[in-house]
Parts: sequence; structure tokens; C-alpha cells
Amino acid sequence: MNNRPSLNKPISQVNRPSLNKPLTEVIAAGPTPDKYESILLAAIRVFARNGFFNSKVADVAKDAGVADGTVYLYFKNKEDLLISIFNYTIDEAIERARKELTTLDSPNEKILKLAALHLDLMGRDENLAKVFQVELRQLKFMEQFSTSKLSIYFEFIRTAIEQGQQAGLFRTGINPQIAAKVLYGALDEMVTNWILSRKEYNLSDMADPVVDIFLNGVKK
Amino acid sequence: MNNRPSLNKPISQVNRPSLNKPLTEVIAAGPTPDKYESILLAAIRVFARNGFFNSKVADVAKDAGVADGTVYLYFKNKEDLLISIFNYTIDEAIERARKELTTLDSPNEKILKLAALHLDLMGRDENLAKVFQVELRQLKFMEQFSTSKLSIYFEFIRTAIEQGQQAGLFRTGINPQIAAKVLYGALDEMVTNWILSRKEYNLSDMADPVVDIFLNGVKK
Amino acid sequence: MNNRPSLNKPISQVNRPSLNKPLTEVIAAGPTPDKYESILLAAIRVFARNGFFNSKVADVAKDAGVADGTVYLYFKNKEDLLISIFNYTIDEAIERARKELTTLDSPNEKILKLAALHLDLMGRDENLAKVFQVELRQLKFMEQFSTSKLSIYFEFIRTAIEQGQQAGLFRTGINPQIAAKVLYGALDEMVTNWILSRKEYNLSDMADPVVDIFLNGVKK
Amino acid sequence: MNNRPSLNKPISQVNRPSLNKPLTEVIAAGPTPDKYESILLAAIRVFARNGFFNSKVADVAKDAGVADGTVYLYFKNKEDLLISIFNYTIDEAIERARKELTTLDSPNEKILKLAALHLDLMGRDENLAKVFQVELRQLKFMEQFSTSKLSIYFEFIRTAIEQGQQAGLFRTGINPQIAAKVLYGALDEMVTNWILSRKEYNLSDMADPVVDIFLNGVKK
DNA sequence: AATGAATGAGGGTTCATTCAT
DNA sequence: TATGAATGAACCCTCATTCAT
Repeated sequence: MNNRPSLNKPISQVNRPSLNKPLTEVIAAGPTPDKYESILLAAIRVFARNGFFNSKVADVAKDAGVADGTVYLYFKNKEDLLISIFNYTIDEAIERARKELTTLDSPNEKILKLAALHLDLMGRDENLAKVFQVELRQLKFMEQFSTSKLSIYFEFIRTAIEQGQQAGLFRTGINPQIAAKVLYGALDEMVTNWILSRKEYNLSDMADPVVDIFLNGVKK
Repeated sequence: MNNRPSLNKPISQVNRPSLNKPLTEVIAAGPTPDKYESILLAAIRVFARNGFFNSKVADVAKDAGVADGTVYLYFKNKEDLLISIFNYTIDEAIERARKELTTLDSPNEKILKLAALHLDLMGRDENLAKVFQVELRQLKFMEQFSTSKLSIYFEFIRTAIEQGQQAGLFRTGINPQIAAKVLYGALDEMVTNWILSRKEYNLSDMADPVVDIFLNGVKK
Repeated sequence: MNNRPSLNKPISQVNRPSLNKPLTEVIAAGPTPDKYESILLAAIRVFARNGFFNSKVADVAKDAGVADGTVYLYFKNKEDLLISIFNYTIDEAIERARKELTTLDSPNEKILKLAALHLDLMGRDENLAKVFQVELRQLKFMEQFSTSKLSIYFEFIRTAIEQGQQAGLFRTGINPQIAAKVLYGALDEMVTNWILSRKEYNLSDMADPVVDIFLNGVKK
Repeated sequence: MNNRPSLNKPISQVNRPSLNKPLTEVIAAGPTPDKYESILLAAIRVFARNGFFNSKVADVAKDAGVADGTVYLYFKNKEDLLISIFNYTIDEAIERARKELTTLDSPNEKILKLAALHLDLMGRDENLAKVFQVELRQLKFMEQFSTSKLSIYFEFIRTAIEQGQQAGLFRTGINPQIAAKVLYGALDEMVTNWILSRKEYNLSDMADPVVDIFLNGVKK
């Protein structure tokens, strides 16, 4: 009915801007031919500013420089904007994590790398972080995500822990599932606090101390 | 403007039902004379079910068994319902934590107790947990809470960690502030996962394994 | 069903306070045993301040120092308050006009007296004036009043004009009905302007110049 | 905020229908392409019928043949409808008065012309007259208008009177300001009575007798 | 008579979504 | 594709009125 590329469009076709800049600043850099991306990035900014429920589709359209109706040519509805932000981000994060992990053998290094990537991704774009930490916590989204993309990310952590146990580095008495949650929760809290602190410090700097506590906590 | 006890009413006067039952089931036990509490407990149930933004004040009123307008005799507006849920719960949690901690000397025991109390409070009432984990994550609330009641709770954890360092039990290289966030984040994630798992296990059982990792992580 | 004295209670039983003070200030003078009057005077103040539609019955009750429900023991409903203000005032104004006119023979003097009484009544109580000039203009009230009490007042003016014509003082070519409206309209406009000027001058002082124009306008 | 032409749209661009027909009947003549005007004319009808406070915005929308929300595309809120009715009408009335007066030299003729225009404008559209005589008497509007557009109209009358005095036609002992109020009040009362009489006579016919009394009242 | 807590109908306004152009 | 005017369902909150005490 409505040619909506939001869910099936491969991230690679999105012509994703440089990973070294905040996502939501890239758009200001020059003419963005891809309206799908313009709208998505506008949604991140707007949702971060006002919250999902307090944002109007018209706000997103205005921020993206398109007409209200145009939003509906690229996204099924308002909710689809939020879901697409998640997919747009997580797809790439997973891809990148997969690549980076293959270059590492040590479970310790893998875990540190995962933590660094997590905090780097969020720390690079405060708006994106806000959307992930705040707006995507709506139960309906959380339930959806916990059984999908996010569980893949979780799997990386758990697998690294299991490898650590098999390698005799980590205590076998520890439940890898629980340990993965501990690490994820700790990192998640770092992001939340960083947002609330209004970016007074560098989020990536938190990777080391957090992983330090975690690895000491699970080591033999 | 209206006689709204929500913010100043001492929790002790609220005739709070038994701590061993989920808050939101107590109301079904019999006639509740306290309309303020009836409405608040109804709001927890309704917000947990539909989310704050998807809930209508009329839903809360209906669930509480009062007329729509009655809600506004006890609460300033819809948002006040959410804030009052937070205050209603956190006030008691802080009070309880304060009492329980005075009976303990060991930093390890204090930290375990805090974790147990946290998970016990949330694990006792799934609806309350949902409201705390999902609805109160709205940025406007988080900012408000992080500088108020919730910071008191954080202080408990940080203080225990500092005491552990002074007692020579914990590594001094560790930043107590960061460590507190790690523990809080880990516990928070346990609650979130418990909700998503639909109560398949006992949340309180997570206190030991989480604290085990954490204490090993910070110990000398 | 409801013992409402508002419409049939003779003004003489109301123990009307001194005519030399604004109605709405009398109440502050001392204990008012008559609740009917307390509420009515409060209504004048409140309606003058906020307008009828923007005033709440609760505002009137509070200003009168009674409970909300008490208002309904003395007045059928909110609208009855407004109607009663009209009757309460006009009954006395008519009575007073009737008395004062009997002492005068000259049509000129009668007309001046009517004008003076009119402006004196309104000029004595700004709140009352506001209610009469603004709130009672609602069409439903105007239609009701134009066929009742107010027409009696009109009759006084018209009769005086007719007497002036019969006495050979006023032009017979003039329609007494229209002339009465001209005078009434002129006086009415004085009151309205006085309210808008925020009482910068004495309303009664307008009687002479207005009547001067009018009498010259109709004289032979 | 919204593209609301109500306040700045020149009356000339509004494609105002023939001055010889009641404003509120014109719309029934055919398809009205101007939604702004459709809604404004509907508001006049609806407010005249039920009064401003008893009218719902939905009533206006329905009468105008548009959706409820459409009203808010052209008017800021319900109150703006009322204010716009005033501006819509008074702007043209002033313009017309200005034009007509320039063709006249005699103060007497000017005053008669102003009276005729006044009664003609109101007598042409009973609904408009009702809104002006009843709804726009709300204190908040009166205060606003008395210091704006309406004072221009007043100025016309006062200036004519002063010219009459300077020409030696009118008594110099008369205060032009007060005299202007007398005339305005008299005309205003004619309109009010005409409404209450339910159009039993032609309002414009009142111009001569009223002006006759007035001019005789002020003449030397 | 007096109270004031409780009621619940009612309405102004918003905004996601549609569709004619 | 793109627009943005138009739609109309939805909802928070107010407040006149009632009635048990």
C-alpha cells in the first residue's frame, strides 16, 4: 500500500555519514538527497528534545524540511519513526561489533571492546542517546526489541563471558546470562547518567573503569 | 488551590498496606476509605498496563472506582499522578533502607542489603516496577528525580562503598561514584529483564549473584 | 422543593443597608445575619470582577463566606443569582423613583430627578454598575427584563415626557417612546463610559449636562 | 504560529459581499470559497443565536460546513472569533464613514450621516447587531475596543460636534465629549431595542427622530 | 440549616493522518 | 513524488449541582 523502506532498507544503502560525527549534526553539513534519512535524523533530534509523545509529526517534518505528508511517504506512522531509529542504529552497531570482535581473541579484550563500542556509539550523539535511553523504554518497544536485535547484542556479551569461562579466566560459578545483564546494565546506567549530566564529561572514558570492576568481578 | 496531600502527606499517615503484598493487589482486599491511595494505586495499575501517555485519566478513575473529577480533588493533574507514585514509593523505600542499614556494620552486608531491598521492592509489585522502569524514564522526570529523592538512594550505595574503601576491603583505585552507578545499573537491568520475562522467576533471587560479581569486582 | 426566597422576597425584608454606601462594601462593615443578602452581594462583586460566565459558584460562595452548597439553599441556580441581582436592585430603584417623583410637579424636574437617581444608583457601586452594564446584557436576560421591571422604569421617563407635551413644554412632534429611549440610552452610555474610565470622575455629575441636551432637544 | 489572517487581512481583500444584504445571509447564496469568511459569518449567526458562552466551536464549524479543527486553522481560539467579528465589521464601518463624511460640509449633515450609517449597518444584519449589542459587551472586550477602533468612531462624532460649535451652530457650553456619548448612547439604545422588538420596524427610520432631538439639544 | 466531598456531563483544543492537487 | 489544507476522533480538565452527614 505504501512503499515504506523503513524496515527492510539495508543500512548500507542509507549512505550513512561518517561515524566520527554525531548522526544528527551530519545533516547540517550539506544537501541531503536522501529524504528517508533526513526525516529519520530529524526525528532523532525532535524526539530527543521533546520526547516521543510530546513531539508532533509536524515538528519532525519541519525539522527535516519537508511537508507533513511527506513523512508518510517514508514511514508508516509516527511509531514507525521510533522503531526505524532503533533499527537504523542497531543494525549498524551489530555489524560493527561483529567486525571488531573477529579481530580479537581474548575474552577480556572482547568485553572491553563491546563496552567501548557501546559508549562510543551513544557518546557520539547525545540526541540518539536520549532516544535510546528514554523514548525506546516504552514497554511496547522494549518487549519488541528484547526479542530481536537487542538480543543479538546481548549474545555477544554472553558469548564472550562463556569463552572466558571455558578459557579458565572467569569463574564457572557465574551465570553468563546474569553477568551479561550486569555489564549491560552498568553501561546503560553510564549512558543515562551522562545524559543527565548534560555531557560534562566524555562518555567513552567510562568504559575502562566499568569494565575493570566487571572483569575483576567475574575473574577467577 | 486544591487540597492535594500528594506531596506533603507523610507516608506513615497513608496507612500503607502490608509490605508483603503487591501494592496494587491490596486494594482488592476490601473497602478502601482513603481515596487518595485508591486513586494512586489505580494509577500504578493503569499506567503499568497502558503506559502513561496511552492511559486516560478516566481509566484511572474507573479503575479506582471514583468519578473522573474526583481524581482532580486529590491530584493536580495527570502528571501529578506519576510524580506522586514516585514520591509515594521512594519515600518509604528510603525510610526503610535507612532503618535496615543502621543494623549493619559491614560494607559488604550493607551493599547486599541495599540490593535486596531494591529488588524486593520492585519484585513485590510488577505494576509498580513497570511504572518505575518504563514510565518514569521520561526525561523530564528523570532530571527531576536524579537531583532529588533518587540521589539519596544513590548516596547510600556510594557511602557504603567509601566505607569499604576506608575499611581496607575495597580497592582505593575505584571511583565510588562510578562503582555506585555500576551496581545501580546492574540492579536496574535485573528489574527491567524481570518485567520483560513476565515474572518467570523471583526477582529477589538476583540479589546474590549480582552482588557477588560487584563485590568481587571492587574487593582488594 | 427548594425554599428559594430570591424572587418573592420583598426588598423591604432584606434589611437593605444604607443607601449612601456602595452595596458591595456594606457587607464588610459588620456581621451580616442575612445569608441571602450576603450571597447576593458576593455575587455582585464576583460577577463584576470576572464576568458571569467566568465566575464559579464556588467563587461566590467563598466570597460570601459560606459553603458551596449553601448557595443553593437560597438560589435555584447560578442564573438565578444574576436575575436576583437585577430584581434586588430594580425593585428598590423603582420604589425610590416612585417616591421621589411624587414630590415633583414639573416634567423637567422629573426628568432630571430620574436621571440623577439612575446615575446615583450606578455611581454608588461600581460593581453593581458592571453587572448591570455588562452581565445583564445577555440576550436571555435582556428579553426578560425589557418586558418586566425595566419597562416600568421606562414608563416613568415616557410619562414625564408626555406630561411635558401636554403641558406645552415639549414639542408634540416628538415620539415619547423614542425620546425615552434617547434619554435612557444616553444615561446608559454615561454609566458604561464611567466604568471604562475606571471611576476617574463622579458619575452623578453627568446628570446635568445630559439632561440639558435632552431637554433642549425636546423643548418647544 | 498559524496562518491566521483575521487581524491583518485588509477588509478589501475579503471579497466582502454586497453591502445591501445581511452579512449572514450572503453565505447561503452560493459556494463560498473563502473559509475564513465562511467561519466568521457562521460565528456571527451562531453567537447571535446562542450567545458566545453558550455556543460551541463545534456549532460554528458545523454551521460553516467545515470540520471542528478547521476553525483553528483560521482563528487562534474561540475568543478570536469574537474579536475578529468586531474587527471585520468595524474596519469597514470606519472606512465607509470616512468616505461618506468627506462629501459633507455641514456638521448637521455629518451627524445625521453618522447616525444613518450606524443604524444602517446594524439594521442590515440582525445577527451582527446581536453580537455587537450583546456579546461584545463583555468587559474584557469593551475595554479593549474602547481604546482602539471604537474610539475612532467616537472621534468622528466628537469632531463633527466641535465643528458645529466653531461654526456657531452648536452651543459652546456643551462638552463635545459628553455630547458625543449622548448621541452614541441614544443610537446604541435604538439598536438594542430594535433587536428586542424582533425587527418589527425598520431600524434606519430611527435616525431622523434621534438626530432631531440631539441636534435641537445642542443647537444655539 | 449548613457543609463540602463527590459527581459526571460537557467542550475547547490538539494533532496524527489523509488526499486532492 | 511532494505538498499542506482539511479532517474529526480523542482527551484533559472544569465546574454546576447534588446529597449524605
